[in-house]
Amino acid sequence: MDRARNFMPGPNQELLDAKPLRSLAPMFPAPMGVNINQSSTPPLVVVTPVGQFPTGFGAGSLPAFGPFASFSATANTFSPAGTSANVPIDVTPVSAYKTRPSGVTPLNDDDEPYSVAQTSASERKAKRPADLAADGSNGVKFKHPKPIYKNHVAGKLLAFLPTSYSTPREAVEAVHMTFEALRRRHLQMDETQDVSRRADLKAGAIMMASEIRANAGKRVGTAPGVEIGDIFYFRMELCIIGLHAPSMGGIDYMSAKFGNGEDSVAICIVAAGGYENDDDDTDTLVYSGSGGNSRITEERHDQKLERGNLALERSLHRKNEIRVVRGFKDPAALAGKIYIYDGLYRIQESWKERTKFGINCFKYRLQREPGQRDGAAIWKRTQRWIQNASTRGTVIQHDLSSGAETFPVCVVNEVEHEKGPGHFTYTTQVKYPRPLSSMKALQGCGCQSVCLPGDANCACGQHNGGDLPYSSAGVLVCRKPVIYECGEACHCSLNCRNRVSQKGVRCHFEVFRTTNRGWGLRCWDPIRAGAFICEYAGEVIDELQVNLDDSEDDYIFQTVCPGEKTLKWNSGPELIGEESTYVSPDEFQPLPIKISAKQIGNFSRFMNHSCSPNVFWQPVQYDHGDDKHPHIMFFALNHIPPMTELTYDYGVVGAGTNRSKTCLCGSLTCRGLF
DNA sequence: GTTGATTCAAGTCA
DNA sequence: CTGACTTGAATCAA
Repeated sequence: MDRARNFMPGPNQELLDAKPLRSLAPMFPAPMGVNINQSSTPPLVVVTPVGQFPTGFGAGSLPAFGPFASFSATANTFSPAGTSANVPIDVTPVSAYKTRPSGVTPLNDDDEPYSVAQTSASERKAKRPADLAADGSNGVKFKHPKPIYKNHVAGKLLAFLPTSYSTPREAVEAVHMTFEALRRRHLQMDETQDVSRRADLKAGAIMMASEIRANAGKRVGTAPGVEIGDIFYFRMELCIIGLHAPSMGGIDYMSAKFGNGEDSVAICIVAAGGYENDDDDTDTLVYSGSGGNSRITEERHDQKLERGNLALERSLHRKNEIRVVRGFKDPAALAGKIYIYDGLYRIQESWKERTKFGINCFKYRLQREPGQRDGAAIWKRTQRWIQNASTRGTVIQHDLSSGAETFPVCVVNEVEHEKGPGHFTYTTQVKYPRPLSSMKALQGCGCQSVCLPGDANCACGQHNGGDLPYSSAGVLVCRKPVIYECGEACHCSLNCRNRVSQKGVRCHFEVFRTTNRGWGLRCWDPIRAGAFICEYAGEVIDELQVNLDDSEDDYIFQTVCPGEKTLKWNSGPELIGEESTYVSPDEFQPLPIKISAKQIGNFSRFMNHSCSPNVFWQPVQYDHGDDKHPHIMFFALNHIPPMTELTYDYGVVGAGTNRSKTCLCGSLTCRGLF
C-alpha cells in the first residue's frame, strides 16, 4: 500500500529532509583522463570535471533552494552576498591555492571566468583580473581553483571511485566515503595488531597524497557539495572535503582581495563546543580566539591579534560569511564527539575578555545567516527526544512495535491527515518456512570470552576471510557477499564484537509521512557509516511454493543488483596495495531469497527506494548456515544526520525482477525506474 | 561508566 | 624549506 503510494507525483521534499534532492546543476560530461607519467614522481592520472562550479557566496540569499541553488548560477547571474550585505564586496582569493605538485597537470587548464585551474601563487597574482567588480552588479566575485577529482592512481582505475561526478555533492560523498572506508580498514588492521596508530590520520594522509579530495583550495562561503546538517566524526573529514583545512586549528582563513585592498579573512571555524551557553539559541555563537596556551610549558599569555584572530577581526569589518562547524559531545560516539556543519554565519562583534587564568582572550559573537535550514538545531532537538521521547510532538502512534523493539518506533504525519500505515503484524524476526533446526547449521569458533582480531585460531575470523568484519565500535568495515557472525555453535559470549546485527536495533526510529512517497523511515540518532541499522523482517517466501500473485505485494525484498553507489562501498583497497573487492553489475549474483513484509514485518518495510541511497543491505548469517537464505541486514552507507530519510537501492530494473515502478527519489543520478 | 592526565600527531602559514 | 602553530583522539589510570 505505502510503496504503491510512492508513485503519486509531488514536487517537494519533506521539510525536515536533510537533502535537497532537486537541483538545477548542470551535468558535467564524463571527464577524460590524462596520463602524466614522470619517472621522478608517481605516475598519476588526473581527471578534471569540466563545468562551472558555484561561487560559494550567495547561497545565503537563496534559502528556498538550498545550497545547490548557487550551483546553477552562471558567471553573470551571481546573487548579492546575503540579504544583509548592502556593501559591495569584491573578494578574490590571493593565497588560496595549493601549489600544484610537480608532475600533475589538470586536463582543462583553460581560463573560464570564474573557474581557475590551480597555478602557482606568483602566476596567479600576475594574472589576477582587475575588472572583477566592473559590472557593478553588487555581487561578490571569486576566482576559485578548479577542483581536481581523480579516480586513477598509479595509472590504475580505482574501482571504488565513480568514473564521473555529475554534482559536487556526489564528489564530496565519494571522497568522504573513500576516507571512511580507508579509515575503517586501517582501524581493522591496527586492531589486528593490537596497536593504535590513528587510523583517521592515516586515512587522511593517503587521501591527501593521492589527491582524492573535494574543494581543494580555499573559498569564502559555502563549500560545494557540503550540506547543512552534514555530520562528521573526525577533523580529517572536514579537511579532505574542503570544508575546513587546518587539521587541528579551529580557524581557517585566507588572504582575499576586497576591491582595492587585500585582507586576511576567516572562512570557516570549528566551534569545539566548550562554550555552549544558551541551549535554545542555536543561531548565535560565541567563539574564542586561539592561542595563549603554550603546549610545552604551563605558561599562558595574552592572545595576540595575529593569524586566525586577526582574520576573524578583519572578517568582522568585511562582513563576510563564515562557515561554521559545531562540535558537540555525542554520547553515542565512541570518541564522544560529533561535528555538524551548520551553514554560514557572520561576525557581529568582538571583544576582549579576561579568562580565569588571568589572560586576555578574544571573543567573537557570530550570528547565523537567516533563511538557512536547520543543522545543529535538528541535532539538539533530536537529542532531547532521545532523552525523553514524550518531548517529540505531533506523534500519531507512540510505538508501532508495541514494545517489541528496544526503543519505541513512533509514527508521525506532519503533511496530511492519514492516521497511520495500514495494518500489519509487527515482528522483529524473519520467519523461515522451515524451522531453524532443520536448516544447515553454521560452524562456530572455539574462542573463549570474545573473539579477537588477529587470532588465527578463530574459525569465525577465518570464515570471514581472515578478519573480523566489524571494528571494536561495531562498525562494518567492508561489504561482502556474506558476513558470518558468531552464533549458537560459538563458545564466545554475547559480548563478542562479531555479534553486531543479531543484537538488534540500537537507534530511535520513526515512521513519517513523506510528501509524495507514502510513509518513510528516519532516525533520531546520527548514524555513522557502516553502523548497523536494522534487519528486513518478514516471511521468507518458499520458492517451492511460489506465490504467483506477489505482484500485489509491495513489501517484497529481493537481492536485486543495486546501483554503483552501493556496489562501491568497500575499503578502497587499491589505495593501500590490496586487491580490489569490487563486484561489477555483470558479476553480481542475486540470491534466491525473497522476503515479504506485507503481513508481518518491522519498521524496515517503510524504507523507501533511492537511486542515491544512504543505506545498503548486506547478507548476514548467525543462526543457520543456508547461504542462499541469509538474514538481510541494513547498514549505513555514509554518515546519516538525524532526521534524514533512510533509503536503500531497491535494485536495477530488469535484473531479476519483472516489476518496475517510477522512481521519485529525486536524485540527480536517478535511473527513473526501480 | 566517567573523568583527567598523557601522549603522539597533520596540514598550513610565515 | 623548515619550524611554529594549532588542539584532536586514543589510552590508561583513578
